[in-house]
Amino acid sequence: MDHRLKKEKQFSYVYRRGKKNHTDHLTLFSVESKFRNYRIGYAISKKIGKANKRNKLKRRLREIVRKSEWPKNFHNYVIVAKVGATEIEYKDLQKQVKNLFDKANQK
RNA sequence: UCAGUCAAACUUGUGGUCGCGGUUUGCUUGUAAAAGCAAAAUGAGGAAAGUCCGGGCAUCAAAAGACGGAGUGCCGGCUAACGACCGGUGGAGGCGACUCUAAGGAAAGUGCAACAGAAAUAAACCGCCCGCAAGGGUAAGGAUGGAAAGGUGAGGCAAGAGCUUACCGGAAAGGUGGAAACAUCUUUCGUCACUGUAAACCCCACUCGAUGCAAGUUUAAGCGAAGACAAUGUGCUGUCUUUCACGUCUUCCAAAAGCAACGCUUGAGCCUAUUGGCAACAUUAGGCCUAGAUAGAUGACCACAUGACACAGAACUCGGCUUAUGUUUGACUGAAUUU
RNA sequence: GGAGACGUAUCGAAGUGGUCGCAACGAGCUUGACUCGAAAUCAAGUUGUCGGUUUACCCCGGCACGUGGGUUCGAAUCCCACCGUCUCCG
Repeated sequence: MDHRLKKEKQFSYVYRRGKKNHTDHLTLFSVESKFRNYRIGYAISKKIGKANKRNKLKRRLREIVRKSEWPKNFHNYVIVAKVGATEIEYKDLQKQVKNLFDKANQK
């Protein structure tokens, strides 16, 4: 099952309709999906860093989501990185992601 | 020991747990295309970057020439090619190791040289000298400037001046060395005036068709419709000509927008040795196959090695350049101290 | 991935070798006039920073046209290398 969000149309739909949640270094957009599946896209702009740093951040986020044990609703998500997200520790990042999903799933 | 110059190498490794990309093999499902599971080996760089040069490759039907435009610019070599590289020459810098150098032509022509200064490529303001004066001689000294008709000393003169002479510089001719750039020597020239700028136009020599893998090909399906110009037409996209080829272009509709494939990785490839060459590089022999993604594959955790900590991520591909950056090693130079 | 363009006061923008950019011109800002008050209009002024001088202002000088080199007597302008911003493509 493919959990990736790929098309630019899908991203802009989530930005437009999604609910926002923030932490210090991340923003999560979430919106209900019509499929019985969840999909996540990662948006990391050029402001964040050079290509290798952006790549690494994306991998870490993907790893965190893969290993996570909290329940995921059938939503479409977009995780947007803020400036400074490449500098923080893996465990710190993990906490922030968990926090975001907890908030999003409560509502 | 301190300060410095040049060159070279490496860019974690091994084992374990979970996870990702393509490849191969096996099994399962499926009419097929393909999908799923398992195993194995394998999976970013020295700069992958900037895109500053040069090739391969692809398309423009094929080919040749002229003009325009762009680039290069001491000499020779190397190369697929280059503005790169190697060796040498001249010049500049450094005590030195060594480094830097867009380094053809200003006597083919044109342009420009503000301000200052008497005068800017042309000479006479102040001055000096002759002369009663008119006028004439002169360019030593003055001031300006980036630049003022070789420089310094001596002689000479009415005062001066290559006017004469010594040295330095310059030009021409010839000899010698060198493959050449050039070096060096000899002789002659004082009629030895002709500044700078070509990273101003330009001249000379050499090179270059244009567009870039988002090139382009296939799946692919329409002898669709309308219009324009039609052999005086169209054709490699700066312009033109010749050969040559052929109908060409625009709009609309249908289909398609890649969550399809090919291009896409075996290549001027890498490693080791040999031979030629001062070297760049080339020859020969043997061995090796080493990423091909498409929202874009390498991450997380643990152990050991003192311990993994800089810059940084392939996107058709190769040769350079430039910029960013960690560690280590070698050779050499200068200074100080000790033996 | 590839191909291009542009960086000059607070902002837009001219200048494309020569008396320091009196930084043109426009907008903005400040002050004054007009008005009961404001807007509009009219007039005047207005780059930054460092140093000197000064209680302070005035005044004087240096550096700045994205940054750093080079060519030239002289560079915002010509050449080279970097930095930043923006646009285009099947």
